[in-house]
Amino acid sequence: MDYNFQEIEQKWQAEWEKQGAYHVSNQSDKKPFYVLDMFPYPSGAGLHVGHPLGYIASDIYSRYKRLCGFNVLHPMGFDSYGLPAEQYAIQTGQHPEKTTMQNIARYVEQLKKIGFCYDWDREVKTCDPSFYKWTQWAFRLMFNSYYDTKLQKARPISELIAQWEANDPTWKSLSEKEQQERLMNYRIAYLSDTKVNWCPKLGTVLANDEVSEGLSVRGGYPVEQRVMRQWSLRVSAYAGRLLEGLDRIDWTDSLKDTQRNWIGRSEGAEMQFQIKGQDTPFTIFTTRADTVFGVTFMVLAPESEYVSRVVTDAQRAEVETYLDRCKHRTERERIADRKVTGVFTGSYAINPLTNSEIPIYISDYVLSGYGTGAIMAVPAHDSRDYAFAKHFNLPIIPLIEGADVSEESFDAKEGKMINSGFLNGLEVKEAIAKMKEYITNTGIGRVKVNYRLRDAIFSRQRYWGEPFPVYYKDGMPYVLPEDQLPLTLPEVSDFKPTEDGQPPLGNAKDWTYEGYPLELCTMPGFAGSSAYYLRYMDNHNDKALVDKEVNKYWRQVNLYIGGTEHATGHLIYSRFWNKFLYDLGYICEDEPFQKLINQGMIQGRSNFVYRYIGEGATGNLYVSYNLIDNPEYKDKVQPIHVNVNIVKNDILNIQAFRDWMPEYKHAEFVYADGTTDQDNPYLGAPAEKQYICGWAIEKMSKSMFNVVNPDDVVAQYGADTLRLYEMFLGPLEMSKPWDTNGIDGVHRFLRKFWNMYENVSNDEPTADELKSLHKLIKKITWDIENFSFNTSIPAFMIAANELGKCNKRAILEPLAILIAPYAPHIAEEAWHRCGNTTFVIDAAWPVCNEAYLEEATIKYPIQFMGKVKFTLDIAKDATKEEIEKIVMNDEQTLKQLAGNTPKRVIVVPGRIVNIVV
RNA sequence: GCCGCGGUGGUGGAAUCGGUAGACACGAAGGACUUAAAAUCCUUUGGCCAGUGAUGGCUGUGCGGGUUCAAGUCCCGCCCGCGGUACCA
Repeated sequence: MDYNFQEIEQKWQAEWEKQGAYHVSNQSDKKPFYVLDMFPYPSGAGLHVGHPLGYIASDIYSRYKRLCGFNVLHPMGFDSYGLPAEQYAIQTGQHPEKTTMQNIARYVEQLKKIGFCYDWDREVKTCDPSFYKWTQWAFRLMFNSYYDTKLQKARPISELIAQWEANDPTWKSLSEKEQQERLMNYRIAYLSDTKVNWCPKLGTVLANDEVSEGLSVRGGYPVEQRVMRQWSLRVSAYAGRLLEGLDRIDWTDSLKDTQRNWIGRSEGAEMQFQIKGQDTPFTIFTTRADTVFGVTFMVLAPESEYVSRVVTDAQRAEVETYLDRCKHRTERERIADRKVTGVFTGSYAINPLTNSEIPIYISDYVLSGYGTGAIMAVPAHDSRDYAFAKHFNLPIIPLIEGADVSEESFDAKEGKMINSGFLNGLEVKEAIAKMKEYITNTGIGRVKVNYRLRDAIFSRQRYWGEPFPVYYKDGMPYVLPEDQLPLTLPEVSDFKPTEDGQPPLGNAKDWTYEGYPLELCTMPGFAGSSAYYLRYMDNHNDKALVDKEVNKYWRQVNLYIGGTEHATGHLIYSRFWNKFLYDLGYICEDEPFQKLINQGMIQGRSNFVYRYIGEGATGNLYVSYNLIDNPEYKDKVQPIHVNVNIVKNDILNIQAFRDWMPEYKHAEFVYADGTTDQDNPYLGAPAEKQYICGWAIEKMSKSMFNVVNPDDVVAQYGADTLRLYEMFLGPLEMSKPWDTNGIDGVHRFLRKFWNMYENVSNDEPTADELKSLHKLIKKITWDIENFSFNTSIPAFMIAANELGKCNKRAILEPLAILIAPYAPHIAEEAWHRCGNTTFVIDAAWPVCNEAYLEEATIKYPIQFMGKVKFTLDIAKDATKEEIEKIVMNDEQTLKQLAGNTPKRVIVVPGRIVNIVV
């Protein structure tokens, strides 16, 4: 009987739905396990084969855990607010909600076809008011909270007010507006004038992680710096905890490193420098306190508040010209053009150790947002200061013995100090410590830890996002009462900004609360994705984000699978958001994602045809790839992307190519053998009569005609083949091109597998058959637990080969269970064919039964490359020499040396290969 | 520049604790079946050398060293590729 995958898959998908097979309850005696995929943004293009890669992996793991007897939460939802839907709305006038809902429907349909075991009852959409009620709720909570630096956690701001009421007489004397202004400096969600990344083309501000090399990540438009009044989240308060928390979670080293880098902890010192002729000093930050003796000038960031204090009248005009220039440079220009620029302020500072007078400059190589926006420059030991000193002819004093600073600075933190007073002779590291001690004792400065992580800018001047639950009274923001949530997104007459430059919500009618104007900005994309994993636990609850008892049951995401591109965005924000909710007692775990796996990207594999453009070219002749380096065609062909769906194993379907686009209707070909016969059949043509396409690995995109739709693969091969094949492509974490060249092999295997279940018998299995099965059980269990899904498929193939025509129930039943996580449809049908009328969702993974495995391995010792592994006893206290002796001797000696403590020794005939001591 | 990851046949990739490198699949070649093709099945397939043959020998995991009875795997020094980040003092 043929393997009719379409029939099987439709049948079981319908059956699962009918039975509610994947419905997950919050009440269960079973142990909980939470497996989560990063939810997608539903784009208009639909899913391509790259998207399901991580979903398949998490689905395998979920199904495995379920088979092992866990209650597995495995939900899916949609990150459905975002720029593309809005851009589309501006272009077409279609409401973003409409297109978003259409896209979601399409995504759901595509996902269901692949046979995922999601509990669709728990689906969430970030643009749904019942969902964003809780996004607004959290924002409101952040507005009403502050970060207590002593307790190192968030507390209700009412506690701070109570403290001031009790201890701070000035508090009561302040007007309400003044009180609100003071509180704004403490709120975790706060409004302030901030230097922001403004993208004129997108008409909105962007967070730091949404900008890369001076261009917007979405769209690639230039970004400039601008000061605007914006909402921000005080993420920086959590920098220390975000860093330290990484040590307690099971993420890959590379991802942790990316986050550590982004958080950017650096230990240094803040130091005060007096300004000549002024009373108040200014403060700088340095990690090289040891180099104070070599400071020959100071530099301020152009935006530094110190600037106005130190500019002399004589220099004012020049400074203002420079500041004006800095203001108009975009981030990108600044990065691209690294020429040394700067201007002298006219003032001098006093080096607190040498008492010498040093000039104060302004330069944009100093950043206002980091440290204090002011530095002490040590040209001998910092390459940037060096370049500046050379440009302005400032003195360079070497501080480390043997350092040659005539051509470049010596930046390494090693060597012995010279020219440094009481530090002379010390190693750099000792000198840093000694100087820190000195400045602390003398009060010149203090030890300080600085973080690179900035507060997250939370306003977006866009329409398609969560409205802020905020209204303005007397120019100050207030949050809506909790019972007024959700504040639903209003209809607008136009999705573009208003005539006078207000965000699109300015076009909404009656956008007020009790007569007060409501906030016109909306929240950024990461708002909705920062706590969605908590909402899945209890998505129908309208009293709380998640019920406390329910949260206590599921606790946190045990396994999170998604791409690395969220390392410095979503994965920072949601950790912050989670810690905040944890501080206030709403949830019970302070890290959201216990284990995280990054799946690689699937790139496109483009195909090309080569149009002949040499002498006498008609523009209609295409040369086979194998010939393009021949002298007659070399440099006379032009590669053209061809739709990969009309190419199979790099062989062009000629008829389909001619039908593809009108311009190819009369295409003629030079085939692999160099001939140009006209009526050449595509399939079945001998190899030399085919047209071979070239290929390249590129991003999967419509314009390169290399997008492969999973629906097409499912229609042609079935969901089980797609699932198996995506896993078979290579290790999960690795990026790899989509290449259908091997898919037939996997499909063939499934057909073979299917045939084993033709006539299931009750015969007793042979020892060899049991051995094959147990080897497989061990292998598949190891693979799944170690996320090594790609190596399971060969194991299945080998077992199927070894089992041959074995049709015994005792083998086939466990075999169906083993393959169920990977290929659930065929497994269900196979299980059914073994005589089990319904699939046993809770069937124990055979390996869970330790005794079963133990017995099996004793009875049929697992072989190693065809040779038996000996298990022998060796004395626990055997010395290295004795062991070496054993190594040199034969198996017989080994047996004689056997003692009381069992230790494993692996033997290859005539040679011992491994001793476990 | 800095940080992280990787480099294995014609291709994707195996090798899980340092233990017979190249599993499995694709592709290719040959064969069976067939009027023919598709499908299916069987054999061969890292390179070089010897042999009619079964087989044997040498070589081989980016390059150069080292540790070890044993190295794709560990250590040191390079080269190349990918990803992240970038005036962060």
